[in-house]
Amino acid sequence: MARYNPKEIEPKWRKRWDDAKSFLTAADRSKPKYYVLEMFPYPSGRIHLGHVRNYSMGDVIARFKRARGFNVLHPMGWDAFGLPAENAAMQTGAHPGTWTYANIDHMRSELKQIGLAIDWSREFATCDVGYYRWQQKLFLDFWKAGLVERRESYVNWDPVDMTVLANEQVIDGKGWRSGATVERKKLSQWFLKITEKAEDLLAALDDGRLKGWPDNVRLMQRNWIGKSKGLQMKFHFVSGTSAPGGFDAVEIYTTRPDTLFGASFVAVAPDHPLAQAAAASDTAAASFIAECQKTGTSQEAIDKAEKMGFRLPVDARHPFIEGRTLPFYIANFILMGYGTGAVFGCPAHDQRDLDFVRKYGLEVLPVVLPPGEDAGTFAVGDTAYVGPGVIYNSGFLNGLAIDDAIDAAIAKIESMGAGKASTQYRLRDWGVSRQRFWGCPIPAIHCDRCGVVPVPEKDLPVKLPEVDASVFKTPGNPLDRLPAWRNVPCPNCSAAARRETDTFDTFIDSSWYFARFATDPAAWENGPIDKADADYWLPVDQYIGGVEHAILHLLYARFFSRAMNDTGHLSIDEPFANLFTQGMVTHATYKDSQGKWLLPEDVVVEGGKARRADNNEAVSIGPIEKMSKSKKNVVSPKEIVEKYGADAIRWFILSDSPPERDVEWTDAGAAGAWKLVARIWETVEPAKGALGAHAPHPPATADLALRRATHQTVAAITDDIEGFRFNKAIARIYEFLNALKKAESADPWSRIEALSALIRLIAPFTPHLAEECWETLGGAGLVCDASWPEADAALLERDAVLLPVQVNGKRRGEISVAADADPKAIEVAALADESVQRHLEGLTVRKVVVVPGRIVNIVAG
RNA sequence: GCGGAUGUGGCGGAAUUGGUAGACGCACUGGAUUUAGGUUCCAGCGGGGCGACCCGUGGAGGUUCGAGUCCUCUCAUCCGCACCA
Repeated sequence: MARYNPKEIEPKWRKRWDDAKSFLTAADRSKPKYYVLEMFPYPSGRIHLGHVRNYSMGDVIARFKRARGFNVLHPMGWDAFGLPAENAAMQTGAHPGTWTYANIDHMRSELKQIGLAIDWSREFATCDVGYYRWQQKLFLDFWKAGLVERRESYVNWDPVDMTVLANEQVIDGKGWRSGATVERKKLSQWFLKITEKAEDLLAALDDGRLKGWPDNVRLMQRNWIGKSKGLQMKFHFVSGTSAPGGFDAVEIYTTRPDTLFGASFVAVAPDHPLAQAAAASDTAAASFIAECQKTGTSQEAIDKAEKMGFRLPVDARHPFIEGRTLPFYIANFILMGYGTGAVFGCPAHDQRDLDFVRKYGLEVLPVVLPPGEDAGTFAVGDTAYVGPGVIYNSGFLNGLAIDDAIDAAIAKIESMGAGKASTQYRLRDWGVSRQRFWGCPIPAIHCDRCGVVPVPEKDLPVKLPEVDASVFKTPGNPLDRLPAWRNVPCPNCSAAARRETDTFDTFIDSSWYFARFATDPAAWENGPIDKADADYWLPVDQYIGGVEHAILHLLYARFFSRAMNDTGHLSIDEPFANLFTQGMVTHATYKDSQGKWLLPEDVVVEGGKARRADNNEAVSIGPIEKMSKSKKNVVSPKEIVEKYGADAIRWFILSDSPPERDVEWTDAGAAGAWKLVARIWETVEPAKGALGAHAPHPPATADLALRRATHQTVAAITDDIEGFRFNKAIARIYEFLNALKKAESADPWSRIEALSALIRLIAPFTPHLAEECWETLGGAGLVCDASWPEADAALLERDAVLLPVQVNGKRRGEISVAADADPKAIEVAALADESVQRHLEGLTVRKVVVVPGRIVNIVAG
């Protein structure tokens, strides 16, 4: 028998698929459609195993759905704008575009080696002018529809490099290149008004529109949107004290008006107009605010910063308690972007307020009494009490539960005319301006006379200029320094004007690519999306990607769909009907005696010990972590394909862990997958040509046990693939192979039926092997065009079952009964079992629980 | 800080969703075959005990005839946080 050689066989089948145009999307709209999409990759340079896992899963689904008679769309493209290309330009002097397209070419060839059933005719990169020109058009349409706004917002500013930094470029509050302390700086920027869609984005999470999404992702989105009902109200300042800027009151927002009687202070954000007014006349206040600006712009940095406040010489009047006054602060943990940028602090029931108050020595008055606590002795230490309870120390609110007290407090404030109920969202508008070169230019022009003017549609696209790579040596955005590109006449008045030099956040690029894929490439010149095509293909039936995108990318894409619907480009609101979030690929880490990270390929592991491959020096094995360049625990898919073949890598990456969980890559596992490939080949090969002469109906001598195994396997694997349980589907293939081995003496008809099913069952996982087996067995055409095997329901039923029998919950025996035996008969059989009787000696049977088809439990004492 | 997840043999995991814990694979042990093998095949493989049996799903309680699965508390690890993609 010829040894199975993937090096020759795999490229042969990939060429056959290409020649037969097997995976071009069919124009045939009579079949039900199925759109399967994996999150497209960033062209970083090489395919990694995370990609292989992601695209293998999508490919299993795509091939499975094809076999089940669907018209499948399974495209691929490149999320190609972004910071790494500019970093590469700075380091190597190559133009970001040169670097990006070279990476794409390399990665495309690597991806093709995996044998994916992808329609490559629809491939594009987001940095193609042919793509981003239509993104500019979409933006102009959104602008017309009132979904675009310009306003001021903060960026991370490196004062030495004089450049804006991404959060990723801020390390421990310092710029990654200069090492200078990063500051917050206000810039005028472009925003998309995602908050206008907050209510619908939230509602769709629960009204069944996203029932195909995992619960945890829906929950994360719900928390991110963060709808809260509360009270917006004014705290008036004590007359006689002079508030900065002549303010006589400050408007605060709270979700806990039930704790108003426990208020200890009132505070505003450093960017609040009142704080700004104070800074204008008070240098100490100004320097405090400047100090606050040194915190980074990330949420984590702001939350973790030490609570600090600046006392202004003003007091606020308590709304309910005559004569009580509250000190007034500027505080660094109040966010201008949420609510009104001002709060009252109730330290007993809010941890941030408590931390603040402990620092400045203010009063802590509990007003919510936890169940079981005594009003006279309950006190709050270093942990605020945020649980349920009864309101006390609170005048007219005393005795109410929290929810009732919230309603009562709001009603009272409203009747006093001091405020009103108000709903707030944590979600902020989407800032889309980036001060970078390698992104989609924002189609706007700044004119001194006309203000900000949209680029007329006839002048699209606004192309990125051709530049010499040397411009990237200077920090900052090169677009600012290219007068020939930047200086243009105003489209309105023809006066000298300037192009917008900010480019779009790359999240915009990935917010509509799924709709572009749905458009036939023949229509790509006509507009961003062909409506008829989109109406047929969208929504995406199955979207697959990493859970790290659970919030931002998915939320932005959901917003974009709504905006495209508003502007007539799409008919849908929700782009992704079903979502699957896959786990990461991990690997052990290795360090040499000097503490340097080592690549797995440079390490030999034997008997749990590791040594260097070159000089046998001992190597320490570190924890298993997500594959990353910094820890060098990366394995190149290319080398594994060369060693074991694409089918083996696909098989192993899907076999070892549930798809939503992390999977650890091990060479032993890959080698095991390779053995499986060879084993299937050796199982099928002896039956060469047999399928051609296979009779349509089973003979009288057919082996019932083997036929049952075949049909049960078909039913189970079909179910497992539908439910994304690829690891279980693969385990069942192994079980089936074991059953086939045991049934070596079964009649030829039943064996050929089994082999024919086996080949079609493995085809989504190991497509090259399946084709080779299919051809050898004498199957008609390509197996990628063959239909999925059907399970015969009559062969799925069992006639007798083994039932475990428990005495007092412990397994003591086993009985064999007919599958349809009645509970009485089962009870009699169970009590008659010899081992059961031994354990019942000296006991009285009190109760017998019979679960038909499951178990019998005898309760005795 | 806020939000989300995960803990079962030496390892990855399975358990018909409250019903025989450890399917299947990897690793390991013993045996057989082979010119050699990092080949293939057979057997074994949670811990303890000669054995009948006993213990066992991160930890502590609870509900139930019955708990890996449900409830309460707790510990550990991982991921995301709006300018990384």
